[in-house]
Amino acid sequence: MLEIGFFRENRDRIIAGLKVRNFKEMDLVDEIFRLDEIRRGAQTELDNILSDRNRLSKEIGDKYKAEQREEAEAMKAEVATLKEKGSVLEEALKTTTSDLEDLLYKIPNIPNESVPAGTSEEDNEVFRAWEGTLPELGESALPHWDLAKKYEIFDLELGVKITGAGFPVFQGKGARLQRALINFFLDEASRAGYREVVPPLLVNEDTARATGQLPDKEGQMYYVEKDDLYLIPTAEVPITNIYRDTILKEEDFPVKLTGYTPCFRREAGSYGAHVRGLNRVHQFDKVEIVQIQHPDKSYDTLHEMVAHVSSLMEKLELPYRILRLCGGDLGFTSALTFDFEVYSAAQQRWLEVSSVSNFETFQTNRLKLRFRDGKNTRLAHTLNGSALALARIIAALLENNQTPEGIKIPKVLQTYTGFELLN
RNA sequence: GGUGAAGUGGGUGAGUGGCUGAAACCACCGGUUUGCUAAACCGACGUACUCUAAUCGGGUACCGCGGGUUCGAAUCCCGCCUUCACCGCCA
Repeated sequence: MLEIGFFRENRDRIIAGLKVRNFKEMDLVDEIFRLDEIRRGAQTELDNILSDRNRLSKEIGDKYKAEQREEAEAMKAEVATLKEKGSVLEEALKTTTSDLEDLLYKIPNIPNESVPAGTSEEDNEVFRAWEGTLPELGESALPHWDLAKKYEIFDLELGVKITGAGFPVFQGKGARLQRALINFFLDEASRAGYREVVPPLLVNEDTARATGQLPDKEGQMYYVEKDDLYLIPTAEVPITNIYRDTILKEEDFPVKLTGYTPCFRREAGSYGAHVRGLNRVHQFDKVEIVQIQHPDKSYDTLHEMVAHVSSLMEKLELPYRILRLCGGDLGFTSALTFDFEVYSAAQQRWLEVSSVSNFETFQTNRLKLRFRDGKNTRLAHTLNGSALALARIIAALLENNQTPEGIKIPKVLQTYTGFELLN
């Protein structure tokens, strides 16, 4: 959620930014200005009434002490009138405030200047292309779902039996590969200075709201009605919320956190050939990196995080490219996002495996995550990125590294897997 | 799940109807003293909204959360949440 103060001072920038996003409901912006004005008027008026009431109450106390009962009684009537007026105003103020907030919730983050305009993923900019040649496997190459059957790596039908579609069961060396990747990613993050956390996998409504999953991504999350809790779609949610309602000191920056969690996504309505195998599943594992940073440094940090994810791809010896998302494809809460795509050689497709974003103050406004800047408090910036998401990385590893003898395991993973060939 | 106790500022903790946005102590910050450190002393020390040209100054709200009583609530009443202790169940 953008700050209302930001609206007051940056009207033109907001309108320009929303155009880059191809945002349709521009009239909401004017409505926000209108309600803001009404709200402030009501606030001032109410404060004045309350001030009068407080003053009178004090005087009534004094009158009683001075044994001037009658005068005190007369003043009580005055207070009663004020109270009546006050409660009407208070009601109006509450309504206006929540209407205003509802509107603010509907406005996405303003894109960074470097974000290209565009309406869909077609318009994303290739920020860094793959410089080598893409692997060509020839006719006999198998997509990862066939390789999975051949080597008993994971089983989707078994997942259907236990749960339903989109819940793969990893087995044997496949399970081991999964664990190897998680450990490798966590170790790399630790080496890069991230503090490891193991967060809860279910979160409450306040938490989901603060990082922006609610209200706009309601349908994306699994919801446990009995306890009013949501299964996390990403570790970003619980990890960033560790710092909800916090005031940091400048020397606390940067806060660097990492965590491994399973992620649960309903992915309602997305079925078809392009979601076969591990391309899109309801439960997958991911190591997330999160940073909380000073506003002046957050874009340097974003590039540092992009470099970290790049190094992971390189160590895994996977062909990848980096996209700068266009306005139309940018997530609701993000100001700038770089997507990482791995080339999956048998499918001959690019698969998204990481998304690295700067949210600027969009999350911290809801999180009330601030830092001390001289006498004032200011909102910090939050950033996060997948480092990395597992299911699709496994898909790419299987496809790209297939040989007649089995799947070659990248060198860097071998100490984690304990084997060099998955067969 | 049951029973009991408790939730006050960064921390400890006082405060049972007005003089309490909140004592005192500790921590933090600024200063005096000092060869340096320490000690001692002095001062400042919550957040949000709002008025204002203003990070000067004023107003309002906040003592777990939400309601209520009252001219007036941290203080009284009701509901909820959380924590702790004991019991039950359990990886």
